[in-house]
Amino acid sequence: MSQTIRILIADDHPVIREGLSAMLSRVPGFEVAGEARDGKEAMDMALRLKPDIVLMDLRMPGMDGVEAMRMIHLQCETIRFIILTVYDNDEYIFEGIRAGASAYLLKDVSRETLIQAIREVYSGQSLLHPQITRKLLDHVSGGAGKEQNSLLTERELEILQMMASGASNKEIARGLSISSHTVKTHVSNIYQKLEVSDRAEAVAKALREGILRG
Amino acid sequence: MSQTIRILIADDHPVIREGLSAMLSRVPGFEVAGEARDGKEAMDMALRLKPDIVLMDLRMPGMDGVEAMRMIHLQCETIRFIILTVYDNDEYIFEGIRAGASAYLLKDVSRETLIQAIREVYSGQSLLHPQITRKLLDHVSGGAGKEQNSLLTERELEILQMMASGASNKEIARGLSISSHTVKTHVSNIYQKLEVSDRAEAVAKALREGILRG
DNA sequence: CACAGGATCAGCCAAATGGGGGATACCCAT
DNA sequence: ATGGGTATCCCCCATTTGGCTGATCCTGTG
Repeated sequence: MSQTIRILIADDHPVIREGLSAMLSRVPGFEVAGEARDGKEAMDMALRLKPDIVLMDLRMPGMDGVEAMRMIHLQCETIRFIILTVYDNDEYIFEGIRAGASAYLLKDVSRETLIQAIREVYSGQSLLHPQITRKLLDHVSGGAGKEQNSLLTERELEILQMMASGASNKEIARGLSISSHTVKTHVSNIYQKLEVSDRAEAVAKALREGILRG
Repeated sequence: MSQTIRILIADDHPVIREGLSAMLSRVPGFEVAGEARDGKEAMDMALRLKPDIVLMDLRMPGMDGVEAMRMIHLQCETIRFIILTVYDNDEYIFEGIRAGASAYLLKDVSRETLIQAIREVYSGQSLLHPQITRKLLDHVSGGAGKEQNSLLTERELEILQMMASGASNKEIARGLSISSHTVKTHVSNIYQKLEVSDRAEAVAKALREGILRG
């Protein structure tokens, strides 16, 4: 119990990274084993340094947090993950949890909560941010009879992004060298998955939920 | 020169706030005078504690950073502001600079840069994040012959917001008790001001630039 | 192998959109 | 008071969109 908890911080924002580092390294019993700036670096460092806990941001350049967690988890099952991010959309949450995160915290948690969370995860527990817990419950109960939580496909994302740039179906078709019928099909599927009914709302939802890069 | 620089941190994210605090308070010659969670608190604390520098996040619940800076600046001209944010859109930049910020940094700056920036602002200099500097130059040169930076009107914002919720022109008209012809006119004006040509792109641009609350 | 899911294509049709005109009324500032 | 900006209203019309139904091909997985 009185063993030192070794922590790896993975976040692409230097300020947050170093801030966390400064904050956590002052906590008795905590040791910051390293700081990674992206998913790739997080993976390399995790496997090399074997920290007890990885504090992982989800959205990072190159390999993202979820991908990094999957890779690390494949090669080392003892490392536990705490997702610490500003994104609270469903896609990320379920992906993160499926990828093996032990905790999902939003960046509005207090210092105390974070420290407590690290201790709990270290001792084998799991925990979710209150907001996240509710989303999970909502999803489990409401999502039983329904479907989705399934991401948009690559193609759909591609098309959604072009929609956000003001492209018409015809323009998208030309751009992707497919027929505009196909584009319409994809667009309709996007609407279904996002539960919206026109492109403006689709783009708005995608941007707000972080599905599309802001 | 060897005087202590007193800093007030204003950011709505506890982790960032306390991370910055932990980080900066370890720097010799720096002292964290306080931490504010929103614009209102920042204003109160700034006027009470009279820090040398306020590290200010822009997007905060309630009173935002720009508003807070304006209020503080009105009552105390000696306090200098460093905007430290993740938003790099034009609206924010110019608003922030107009409100009297001495520096505009994005959260991907390194610890060293931030510390250096604080020192420079303390000694009376101003500085901008490299990305921001370019935006400014682009704007000054490109914006000479053109116009805009003038926001949308209240009415237009209202309508834009409804568009983002998937409302059709007819629905907007019903919602605002005006004719759909009028809505069309407003929508067209929005397109002109935002330099876009359909609602999806308008919504995307508005969200990305922070014109619409994300 | 069979089946699910993704990507592709097709036709039909009502509804909405966006651009082109132009118009009135109000308020505020020069 | 003349003008600019805002909000409101109107017509016309081509283009686009979105919903519906249905189909083929490929790939991965049980």
